[in-house]
Amino acid sequence: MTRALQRQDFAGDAVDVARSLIGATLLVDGVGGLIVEAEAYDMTDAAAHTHRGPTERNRAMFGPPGHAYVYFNYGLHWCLNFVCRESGHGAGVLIRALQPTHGLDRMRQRRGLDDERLLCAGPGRVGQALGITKALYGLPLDEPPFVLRAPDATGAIEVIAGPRVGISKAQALPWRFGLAGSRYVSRRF
DNA sequence: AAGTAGATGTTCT
DNA sequence: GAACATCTACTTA
Repeated sequence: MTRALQRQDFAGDAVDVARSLIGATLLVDGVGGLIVEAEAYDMTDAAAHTHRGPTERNRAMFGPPGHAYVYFNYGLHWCLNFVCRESGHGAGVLIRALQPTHGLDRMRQRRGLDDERLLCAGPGRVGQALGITKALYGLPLDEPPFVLRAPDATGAIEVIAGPRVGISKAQALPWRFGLAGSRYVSRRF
C-alpha cells in the first residue's frame, strides 16, 4: 500500500507537481487508475486559464492547493485539474491520461467503448470515464470521492517531457509529462 | 496513417 | 462574435 497524498503535496510549483504525479493513483468513487500524462499551467504562462487573473470560472485555481479545478471544454468535455502552490498563484495540473486499473466496467459503460486503451487517453476521456462534473469543483483531493496515492516506489518511474497539447500560446514550454513507454497516453511524445 | 470537419456551449473581448 | 487546455467520424491514401 502506498502513501496517500496530502494537500501539502500540491503546494509546490505546478511543473514539479505535474512531474511527480506521473505514476500516482487517482480514483473518483473507486474508478480510475495510474496517472500517465499530465500538464502544468501557471499564471505566468499565456496558455493558462489564470493568465489574466481571477475570474468566476478559474476561482478555484486561486484557492488553496490540493483541490480540484474542473472546467467544461469545447461545449462537450469535462476536464480535471489539481490546484498547486499556495493560494493566489493560479497554478495547476491538468490530468490528461490514466492507465485504467479500477472500475473498468464502469468506465466502459460511461464511455460506450470497449477498448481499454481509449478509456482514459485524453483529458475529455478521463472526465467522461471518471464521471467528472461541476459537482466536484473546488473539492479537496484528500477526501472522498477522491483517492490519491503516491507512485509505487518499488519500480523506478521514467518520466518524459514535451510540449503541451491543444494550445495556441506558449507552445514551446515543455510542460507536458508522461510515463515513458506507456500505451495509455493521449498521443506519443 | 494522416488529415479534415462538425459537434456543442461557456467564457471573454 | 471569436476562441476554446477536445473527441469522433469520416475521408483520402
